[in-house]
Amino acid sequence: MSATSGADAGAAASEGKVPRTERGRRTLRAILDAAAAEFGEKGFHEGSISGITRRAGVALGSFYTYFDSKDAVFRALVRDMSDQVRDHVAPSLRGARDQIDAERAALQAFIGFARTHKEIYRIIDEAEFVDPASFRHHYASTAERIAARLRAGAERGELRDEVSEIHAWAIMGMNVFLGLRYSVWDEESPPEAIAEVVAQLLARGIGIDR
Amino acid sequence: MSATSGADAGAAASEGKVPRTERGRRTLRAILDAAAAEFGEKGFHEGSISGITRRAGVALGSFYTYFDSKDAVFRALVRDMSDQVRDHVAPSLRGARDQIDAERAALQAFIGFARTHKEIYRIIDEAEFVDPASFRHHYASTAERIAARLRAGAERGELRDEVSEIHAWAIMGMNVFLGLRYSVWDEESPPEAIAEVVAQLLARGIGIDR
Amino acid sequence: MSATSGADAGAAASEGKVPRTERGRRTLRAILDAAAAEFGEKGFHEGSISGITRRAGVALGSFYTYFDSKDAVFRALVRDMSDQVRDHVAPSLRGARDQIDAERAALQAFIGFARTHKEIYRIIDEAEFVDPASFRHHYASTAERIAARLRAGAERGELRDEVSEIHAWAIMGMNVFLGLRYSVWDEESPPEAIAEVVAQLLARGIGIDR
Amino acid sequence: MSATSGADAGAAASEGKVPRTERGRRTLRAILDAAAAEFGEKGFHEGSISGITRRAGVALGSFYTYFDSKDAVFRALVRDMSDQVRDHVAPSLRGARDQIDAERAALQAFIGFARTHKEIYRIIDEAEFVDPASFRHHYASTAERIAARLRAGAERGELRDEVSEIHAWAIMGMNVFLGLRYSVWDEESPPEAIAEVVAQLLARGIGIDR
DNA sequence: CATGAATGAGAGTTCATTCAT
DNA sequence: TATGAATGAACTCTCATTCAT
Repeated sequence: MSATSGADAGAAASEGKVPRTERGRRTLRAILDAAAAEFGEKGFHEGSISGITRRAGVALGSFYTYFDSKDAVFRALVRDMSDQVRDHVAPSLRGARDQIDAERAALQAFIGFARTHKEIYRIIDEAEFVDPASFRHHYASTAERIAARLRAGAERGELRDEVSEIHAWAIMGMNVFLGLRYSVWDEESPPEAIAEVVAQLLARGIGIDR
Repeated sequence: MSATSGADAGAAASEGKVPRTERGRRTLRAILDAAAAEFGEKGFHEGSISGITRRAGVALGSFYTYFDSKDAVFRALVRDMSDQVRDHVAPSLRGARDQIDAERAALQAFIGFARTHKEIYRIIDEAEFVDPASFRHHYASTAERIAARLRAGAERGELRDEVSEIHAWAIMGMNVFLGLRYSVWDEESPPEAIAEVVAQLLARGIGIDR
Repeated sequence: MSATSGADAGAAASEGKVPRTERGRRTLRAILDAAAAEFGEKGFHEGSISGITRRAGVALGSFYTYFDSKDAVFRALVRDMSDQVRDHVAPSLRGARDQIDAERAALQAFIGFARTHKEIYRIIDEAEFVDPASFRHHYASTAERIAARLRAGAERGELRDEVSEIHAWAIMGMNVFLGLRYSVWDEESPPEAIAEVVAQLLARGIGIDR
Repeated sequence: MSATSGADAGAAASEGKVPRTERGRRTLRAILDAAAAEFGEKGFHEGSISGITRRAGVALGSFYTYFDSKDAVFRALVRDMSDQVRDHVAPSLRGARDQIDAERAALQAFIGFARTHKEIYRIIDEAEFVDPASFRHHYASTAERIAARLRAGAERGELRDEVSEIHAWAIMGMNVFLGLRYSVWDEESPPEAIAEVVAQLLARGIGIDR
């Protein structure tokens, strides 16, 4: 997996030192990808710097050329994963017919993303202990994006006026747990079917029939 | 917190060695309570055996009279917390008028529980890494209990026939995240209000109007 | 195995405290036998007091009613084993036709003893580290007994006059290693055959033909 | 003592990780020598890693750069000592006039070796408990070398045809115990005198007069 | 910039011994 | 005399971080 999509490379590196040469950029990239694999597989505490450098094929000491500490690389990773989810879900919202359809598309996109990035659960969850600020930021900003969508939907008359932050957190909770159950635990059901069930629930629950 | 409520004391102790004297039982209890505090505060990896025994007011070595390892006491704790939530929520279901009301009562009870047991999030979440079997069991059995309730509601004609495991996981996800947001992060809103919002959502979403 | 043959019970107990009641004597005996099994199986350092008391079927604390320390029980055991070998070999010397025959009989008896008391090697050998005095005493006194026999044989004109302490140690060395090879490692060859080979060697080597 | 004589350095290092730099090789050497001293003086169980690193003048953690465990360094040491004896005795066999003389030379060389390497007894003996495979290998291979020499002597008509594995073990036993008595316990008698006594015994016992 | 050896604080765990009952 | 819980020193091993080359 390439842990750093263009825009994020800067964010991740900002944790450490910015490489000046092309060779340096390649090494940084290798270390970040290796860190995603290491922490995704073993978790933060069981994962080790030497495990990361071994995967990356560089010397132990080279790690500290790019990151100040084990915490620093983990923080970079958490923000990177968080941004990736956001960026992967965003496009799916564009083509939605209405707000309910947008939520359906968002859940479907998220489940798809989780199926190819199962490590996201371990990494975000462990952030609760290692980097509480990023953990909080991830969920707070995700909920805020959902809430903004709900408000917009209400203004357009597609959703009931009462929609609130509570609904946003409820929807986020559903999405996260359905992703855990139907992406990480097993992939038996198609994402479309799951998203459709939730869309029905929301359509009746907070939608306005026109 | 008393980590060992009646029925669970056996389960917890079964991890370690069963004390033969009253004095031994008091010490085991003290160690379990101290472990809940230590791990709730610092997490599994940052928490230490010596931190536990210091809180419990016993010697370091005494820990090993009751548990074989740091993992063992954590496992005992996870099962204990899991059982506690279940046992705390169960009674609230009894007085419910219908299935929607039952879910409302369950969420309200859960939020109340989480407010006095904030450590439950850290402990259950960290189980994903330390004791995956218990982590899985906790959520699988919780979802199964919800699913059973939904099926019963459908049979009584209170809920739509289409209710499924997906709905159960969606509801569990809502509850967990609303508990995180409105119990652990802050307690500004009354549990009743939150539970009411969700009840409305469910009533329209999967309820049958009579 | 009964580690304490009549006469030795006193010697062993002298390490600890002499029991006053019949019940006490039974407990002491049980602890000594359990210690022989424990140390024979696991060695001194890997063996534990709790292992001994578990085998003996008594409480941990009871051990200290009879012995002051782990070292003390081991010392008692080493002397006990040493005495047992001596006492088991002694009678075999009585019926010997001459001194060469006596050595043959001694080796044969020793190999027989070692086959039923394989733990003797582990216990005596480990005494080198745990109780050097007993270790030294065991071999010094064994060698001295052999040397005395050789001198007597020489005086009776059955052995060459030059027999010395060196011969005694050489014979002891042969016996010990043949016991290791043909009792502990495997028991394929009959003790008589091995003893006969050595007897031949000695007959020619230090015997006087008459 | 230099624990790693040319050919053995590889064998010893194969237990741990092979150093890539000259500095690393020096440190490994220092640790091995320190381990020989520590274990020779205190035995395996009483000896400690920190004792080894203190003697070697390196940090505690550096030990684990070269060996995986306390057991591993001990195993390396046992094989190293075993090889050293073999390599020290071998040259003395070359100049022997006949097979009896070869055994005399071997014993003399061994006693000489033991006087400058008294720790060999403690290390080999303790291997019985810590590294049984190496213990067995040491004595089995030593006995086999002696047996091969005896067979060769018999074929050359210098020894009786009946020489066998039993004789080999008998000779090894003599050598080991004479080394213990006249090298480790005290050095009063010259090695030549002791070896001569045994040579006489063997000459009459298994030699053929020409 | 890269390398890999060196460091040492800190953790979990063991168990002989003591002690209260 | 018997019991078993309590004690705490001591040990092995880990690994993030530093540093010399």
